[in-house]
Amino acid sequence: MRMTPQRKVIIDILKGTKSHPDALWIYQNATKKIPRMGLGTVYRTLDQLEREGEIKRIDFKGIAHYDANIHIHPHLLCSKCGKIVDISESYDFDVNSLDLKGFKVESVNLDIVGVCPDCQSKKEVN
Amino acid sequence: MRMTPQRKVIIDILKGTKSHPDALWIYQNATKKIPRMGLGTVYRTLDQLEREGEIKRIDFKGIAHYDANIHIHPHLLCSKCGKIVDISESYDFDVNSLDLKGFKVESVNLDIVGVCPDCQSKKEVN
DNA sequence: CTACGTGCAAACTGTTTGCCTCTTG
DNA sequence: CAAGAGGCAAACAGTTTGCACGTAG
Repeated sequence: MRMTPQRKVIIDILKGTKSHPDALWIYQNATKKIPRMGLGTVYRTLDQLEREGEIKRIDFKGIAHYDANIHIHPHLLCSKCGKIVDISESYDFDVNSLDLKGFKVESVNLDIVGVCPDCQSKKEVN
Repeated sequence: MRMTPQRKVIIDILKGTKSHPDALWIYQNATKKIPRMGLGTVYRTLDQLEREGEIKRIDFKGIAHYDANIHIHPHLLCSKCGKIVDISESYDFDVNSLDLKGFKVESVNLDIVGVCPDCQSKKEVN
């Protein structure tokens, strides 16, 4: 696939953030650089990047989030606000010690779901 | 919440399968027992059960799947067909050895994404 | 000229919601 | 008769897609 300005902007945005943005957020930021860019382009590009293994997709609460950091690391997911935070330490877990039932492994995700500090303080809200 | 027939059927279906069904599949099976049951009821009930901690929700490829087995175990997810398979062995991973950044942990998911044997054989399809 | 990426808007799919009815205590 | 659970259909949100256009090789 060609490296178009749109594609470059999307990659730059993803590499430049530690939040794990969804398509809408990426779109809103991308249009600051390329105002006429379409949301469909964002989805198409993210899809391609994921299939090429350039980025990782994280499904949470029905929304797809994307992470340019494909090196294995756990995520903290807030069940209240949907926020996703990295745990930078990698973990060594030998997947091959498990019975993989013939699956050809592509990636391993360790997701820790809980309530983030922010949502813990604003109790009873939400 | 009251134990209504609808709720019972949904719980029974979930406890009686090892597939990790989505709402539609549950709905289709539930209506075999209660023909006039509505899809909204399925969603509402699954939502409540999840919030009560009775079942676990697995988001994959934009679809919510549910698992009545809430005891910690890894999942194999097929990136081609979306199938979810249990790995029955539990894993002991001490989450507290990680920097949890103030999150109050609710659950830990180890998801192994890959290609299942079925999809490996029918290559180039999909 | 050809191939392909894009903008745009319409279509789709999974999920949620409002409202009224029915049931239960 | 009050409170809550369900049926139904409309509404929603996120995502995908078809098509016409533009641009690079």
